[in-house]
Amino acid sequence: MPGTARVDARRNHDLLLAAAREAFAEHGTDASLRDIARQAGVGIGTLYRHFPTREALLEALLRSRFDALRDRADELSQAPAPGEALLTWLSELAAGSVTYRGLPESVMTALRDDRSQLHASCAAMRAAGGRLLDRAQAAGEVRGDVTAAQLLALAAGLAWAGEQSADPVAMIRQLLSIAMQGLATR
Amino acid sequence: MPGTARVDARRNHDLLLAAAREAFAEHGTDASLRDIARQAGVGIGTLYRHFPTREALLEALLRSRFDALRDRADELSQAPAPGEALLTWLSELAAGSVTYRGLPESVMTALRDDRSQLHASCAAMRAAGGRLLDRAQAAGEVRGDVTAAQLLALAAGLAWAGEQSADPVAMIRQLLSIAMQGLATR
DNA sequence: ACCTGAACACCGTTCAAGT
DNA sequence: ACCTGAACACCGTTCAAGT
Repeated sequence: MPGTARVDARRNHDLLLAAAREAFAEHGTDASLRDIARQAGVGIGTLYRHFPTREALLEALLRSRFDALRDRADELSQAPAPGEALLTWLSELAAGSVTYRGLPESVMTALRDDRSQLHASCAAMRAAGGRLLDRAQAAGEVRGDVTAAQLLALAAGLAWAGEQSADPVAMIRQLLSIAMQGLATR
Repeated sequence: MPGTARVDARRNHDLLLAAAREAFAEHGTDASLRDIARQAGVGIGTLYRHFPTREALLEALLRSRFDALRDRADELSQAPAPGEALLTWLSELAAGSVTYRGLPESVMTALRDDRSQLHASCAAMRAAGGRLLDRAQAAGEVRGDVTAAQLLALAAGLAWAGEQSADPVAMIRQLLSIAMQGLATR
């Protein structure tokens, strides 16, 4: 809503987003909302007025990235090798999950709850991943008994395991390698 | 410490364990400690006197199960088919993770922090799993580039993904099937 | 229309006072 | 030796009062 509201409201909105980005990066997606309001120099009530839930805050920060991942999946559906395209997409999905600790859990929760402000963009992302999966299955490169929901759960699980590890990037890379071999048709 | 302390202390110890078991089962491993003390009919200070940390409480509830999983791994190292033995063990490991929501995270945290009261039994379990893994790798049935730490992270990640899902048992079964194929030598 | 912060109902954790 | 609960420093969330 740029330009539509009072200038002070718009300013607070932006200050809150900047503070939230920093807090989520430092403390994960369950960072203190009070802290975020404090960092933004704004009353706690103002935070709730702009962002009624934690998910609304996450949505504002992440919607563009999730949308980009959806577009990326659609773009990769044109790629020559469907199996490799799926691997590429999964890698990008898992890589993005490391920005905020707890993000895989937020995504899985949002997918389960269609009232979550994060639901729409996550579901659109899952659907796009599903089309990529369908194509790889149709080409006979990926096991036929895997659903889009399972694919997302798998990616989230590996990303979560990365979070728990000393070297998240290395762990995710290795687990992804195992998962991809597991998804392939024998 | 049965028989060693005052009878009232021993009684409180047992009441606390029973309350904790129920609370963890209902609300996950991050259930309210105050609630547990309340349910046990005991002051919050008494809970802290018997169990100085949440991990101490988990350890008391889970040590025997983790020890059993360690023994099970050693037993399975005698099985004829090393690859299948590993699959069996991983299944049992993952199945046990569903008792308390949050348990995979508690295990991964305990493995990372050697001051955790849960560390010893988890590390012993991981080591036993590692021996099972070594044998499967030596038999040429499992990829050589996988470590025991990665194996545990993988199992925990799949169990976590199960927790996030509508039907945890079905999800874990499917993800485990993918993971096992991914671990196999081509 | 928007902002503020006190208020409420919770936490985890410690520790002085009791038996 | 053990138990208790008030006390402290935090939460998330709501809402009456202000501008």
